[in-house]
Amino acid sequence: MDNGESSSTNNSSRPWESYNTVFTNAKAGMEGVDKEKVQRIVYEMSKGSKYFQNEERKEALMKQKIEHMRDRCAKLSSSDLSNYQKVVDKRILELEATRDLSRIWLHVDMDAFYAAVETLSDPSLKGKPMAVGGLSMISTANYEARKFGVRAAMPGFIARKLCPNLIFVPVDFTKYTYYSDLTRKVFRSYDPHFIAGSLDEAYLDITEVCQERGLSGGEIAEELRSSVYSETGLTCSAGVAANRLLAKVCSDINKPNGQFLLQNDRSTVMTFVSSLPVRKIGGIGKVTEHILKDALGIKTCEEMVQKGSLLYALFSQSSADFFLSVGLGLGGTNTPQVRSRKSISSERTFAATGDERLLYSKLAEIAEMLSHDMKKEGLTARTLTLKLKTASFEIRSRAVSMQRYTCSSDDILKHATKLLKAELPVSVRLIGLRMSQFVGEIRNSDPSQGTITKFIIQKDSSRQDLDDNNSFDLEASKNCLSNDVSLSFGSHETSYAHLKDVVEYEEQSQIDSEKVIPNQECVKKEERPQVLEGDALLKKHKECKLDTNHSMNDSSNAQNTEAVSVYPQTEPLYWVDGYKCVLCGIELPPSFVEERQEHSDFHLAQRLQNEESGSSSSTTPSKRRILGKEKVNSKRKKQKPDQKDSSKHIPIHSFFTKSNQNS
DNA sequence: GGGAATTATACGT
DNA sequence: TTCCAACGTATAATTCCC
Repeated sequence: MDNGESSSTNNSSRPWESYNTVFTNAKAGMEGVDKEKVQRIVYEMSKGSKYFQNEERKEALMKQKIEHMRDRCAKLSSSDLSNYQKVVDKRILELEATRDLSRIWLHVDMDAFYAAVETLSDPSLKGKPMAVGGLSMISTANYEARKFGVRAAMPGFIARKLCPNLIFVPVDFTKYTYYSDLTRKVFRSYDPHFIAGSLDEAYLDITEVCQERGLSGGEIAEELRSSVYSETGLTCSAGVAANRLLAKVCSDINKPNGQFLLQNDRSTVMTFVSSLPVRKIGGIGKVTEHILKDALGIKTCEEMVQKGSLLYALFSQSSADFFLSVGLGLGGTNTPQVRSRKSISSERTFAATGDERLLYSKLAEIAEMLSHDMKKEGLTARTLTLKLKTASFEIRSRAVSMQRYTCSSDDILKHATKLLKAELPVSVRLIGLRMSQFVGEIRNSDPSQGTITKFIIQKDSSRQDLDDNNSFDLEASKNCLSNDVSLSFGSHETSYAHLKDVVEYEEQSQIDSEKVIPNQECVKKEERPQVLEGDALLKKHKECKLDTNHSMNDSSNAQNTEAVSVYPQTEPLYWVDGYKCVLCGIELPPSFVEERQEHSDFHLAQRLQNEESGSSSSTTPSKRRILGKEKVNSKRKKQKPDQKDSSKHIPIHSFFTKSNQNS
């Protein structure tokens, strides 16, 4: 990978300079770190690894995106720009009208939370460089360790290289949850409706406390921090500002054990924002930062307003809206309603393997874990997504929507197995399963597609009684900005007792989307979440068969297909205890006749193949693999292979979408 | 043309 | 010696069906 102009000098003699690792970002506690040394060591440790190669691939894609955006930028005529400028001017007025400087928000962020908790329970760790996590990944590092360049999300083996005396402490969430609860008790006394961002951070609307007690935001912050300390023995940092977005930025300024207050005054806010690097904003990460800087020359928030016309010309409306509002120092000021969760997932990393038996048994484990979690939360869902991280770190996801809502591990595994089967042979290091589209969930129509004139930020809606629900982990970034008025449709309201009936019913009924089921009268059509029918089903069925054969028999000839179909339709002797495959351990209840048949066919074909040619299936990539990166999509993209305008819209964690739908 | 489904990607803790 | 997590949310592009 070369790095264009960002480090055009000396690329060959100092290659690490172009290795843009996230570990060298300016973060709290990283001042005084020999960044070049860190960068060099991280580079040396990573160089040539599969992980590194994947990073290079991703970086190349990003460059391409930036180039494309530059091209588009160059093609904009001055009349285009002046038109977009009109849009910007209008939007600035609209946004400005929503500015609310009447609230005082406080963002609390615990200092090196996990590490601090561990030190609390083992004081001998005090003063020594320590990291919570293992050799593969670190969750948090204490400030002593950060001096060496060690930080969260860094693999442990690199951290140890940077800091040979680093002490590793395994993660213990029970402990962190306990201390998190203690902090939340304190938070609640200042704002009963506080928003928990994660275990270690929260947003509090302290407007009322300030008024009632005649104290300034800064004074309340001092008091809260010392209260947190006396209750837990842990230090935290705080930011006080007119909205959540700014408060979050502020809490980072005097970390650790410090605070920063930004006056609720428009010109103060504008001055603050004017020199603020865009990367400081929650929701703007490495990629967005690069795109903004290298394609548009935007480094500070102020420049987002100055170059607003470019943003509206090149980005989606929701992204441009977000950028512009950031440039104006706007952010969420109301307390959004609690959002119900959208998905639930489980994933595990392991030593990369192509061994199908192993993969299927991993899959079964994960399906079981996921099902367990869903039952614990009383959730049923109908869309299953399989996630694979291949040995080369490429992430793939494959999804199916079932006909019915379920949380049973059998259902999950059954569909997951099919999804996985279609990907074989493949060597993977991670398998994940996610269930989404919960029962009772209202699907979002995309509010960002609305016209520009629709865009008016909702003034604060009356605050809801959130009770303890606010401990539901809302993603921090969303809390920064959105004046969220989205409907909360409590999937949690459904009790498990009620769901159990549904599940049991489902277990007996046909949920297999590949099956042509003549008898669906039991459910009225409009009550059924979209079902594949007729030709679509057949087609899908065929496709799957095709894929199956492919993955099994790539290296051999067509007669394998014969072998599969010739196999007798009776159950072979593969099932132990009536449900467990003796060969791979996969669990399929007797009622899953067709799945069992397929599964048996699979093993048979495998055996035939092995007898014929030794074990070669995993060495011969399937059709999909051969086609390379674009191939997977080729099914969809085949019509317009050159329509690669994907760089037009970069995803921004929109803080707006929900807030602007009604105006 | 709209909505749903599928896939990929970004971001945060 | 070791060789980069787990989980959740969101946006967007594309394709397909109605």
